[in-house]
Amino acid sequence: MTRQKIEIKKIENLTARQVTFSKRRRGLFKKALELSTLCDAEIALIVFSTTGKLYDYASSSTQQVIERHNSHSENPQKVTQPSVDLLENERKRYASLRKELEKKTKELRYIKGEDLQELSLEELKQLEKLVENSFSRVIEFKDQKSLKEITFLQKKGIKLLEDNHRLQQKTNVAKVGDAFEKSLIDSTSNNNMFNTENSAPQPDQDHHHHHHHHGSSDTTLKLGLPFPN
Amino acid sequence: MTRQKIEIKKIENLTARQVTFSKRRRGLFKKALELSTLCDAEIALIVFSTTGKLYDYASSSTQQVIERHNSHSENPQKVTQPSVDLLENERKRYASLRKELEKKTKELRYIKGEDLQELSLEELKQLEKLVENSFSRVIEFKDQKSLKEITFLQKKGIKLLEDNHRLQQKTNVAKVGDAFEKSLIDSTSNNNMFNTENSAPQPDQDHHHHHHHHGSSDTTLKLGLPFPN
DNA sequence: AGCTATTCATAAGT
DNA sequence: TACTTATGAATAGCT
Repeated sequence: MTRQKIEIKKIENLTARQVTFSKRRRGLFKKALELSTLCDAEIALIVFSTTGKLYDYASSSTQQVIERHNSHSENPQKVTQPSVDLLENERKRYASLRKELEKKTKELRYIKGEDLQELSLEELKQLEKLVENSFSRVIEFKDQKSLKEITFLQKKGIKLLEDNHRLQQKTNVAKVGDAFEKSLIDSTSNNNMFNTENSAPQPDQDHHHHHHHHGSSDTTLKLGLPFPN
Repeated sequence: MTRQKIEIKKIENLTARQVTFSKRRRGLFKKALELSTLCDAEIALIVFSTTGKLYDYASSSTQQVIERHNSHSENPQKVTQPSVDLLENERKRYASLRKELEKKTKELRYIKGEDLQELSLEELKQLEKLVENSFSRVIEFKDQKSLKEITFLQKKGIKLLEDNHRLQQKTNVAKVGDAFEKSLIDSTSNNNMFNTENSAPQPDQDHHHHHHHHGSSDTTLKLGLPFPN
């Protein structure tokens, strides 16, 4: 049942969020009532759900508490009035955007293998295909890129080698050059001595030797730069 | 210590009341914060102590929530005009949401194996791990679910078989019963003749039936769309 | 909507 | 006012 203390951050699962909202809202209002009763305090509590529904409580009247609040903190009632329509419009734009965002968030969760209990078997199969497809694309692309970079480094190595040769002949410093040449020929790939800037990623030596067991907790959830959470 | 559940009525002892006020006020504000965070709700909480001191909390700004409250509950006489600040605020919220949406969209594209040329080799490797992990999770979950449904159908089949036996003995109609039993034994899975109620999940082989799920209703309905690939 | 195992809040005491 | 602790209350995860 209550197996774990939950982290206080937005609940992504819609139904879970609605359930929690309902439960905790009741709890909160109860606590507010108790405080005002026990300690004779004047309290107003206003809650809007994500769906825009209003819940409020006030020990006296909400309006009264609000007025008291306004006069307490000097609050010059703004008389400037951008039309209500304008504001409404802004809110609608916001709402629709949020809907879109929630859809994407949900999709992202599914595709990362979360909230799967919400899906039917048929949907799971679709999802499997999708993810499998992604997986092969990523692997293929990565391998291509690996190859490209290796080739690039090799060419660069050869060029440096030639330059070095020319330099040797000019300056007539043969010994050092020979040593350098030898090291390049012996190992072309795991030698990063020409990788002066670390802007060039390392070639991948062991393509498929780092497979994970599934269920391993979410080290994978946080991708570094490209996906800043 | 907490030996008795206290009665909810005004605490007459002044110091006890003050102590309780202090403790419970903190608790109440904490709960309000948690609710707004967990459930993405907009909350304003205003508390005046008996001594007249003001404490307030609001997930956005108190004024904003109050204005929203005023416009929600028809209160035309007292309607505070939507302030310029409010509109400004709304626009900022929109902008930040949009930013978030763009980020998620990008992440989704990467994870689906699109726009990969934008990523470095290192990032591609991270992505590969992530997707691989997702893949295993989806597969594992799907297989679990498959197994569950199969087991469920088998049990149901057995139960019906037993019922049928009893029925046979009562009605003494042996021939039809035998035939039925035989068909059940021969094929337990692709036979849906005992699926009298459509409350039973279908086995895998049945590709084009419409499924049903327990908790979440409509997220799954449009799943075809989010994974259009 | 219920039901518990847990976590959390807090009354009373120091 | 702050800390402690035993106890009651709230609630997360399941059905």
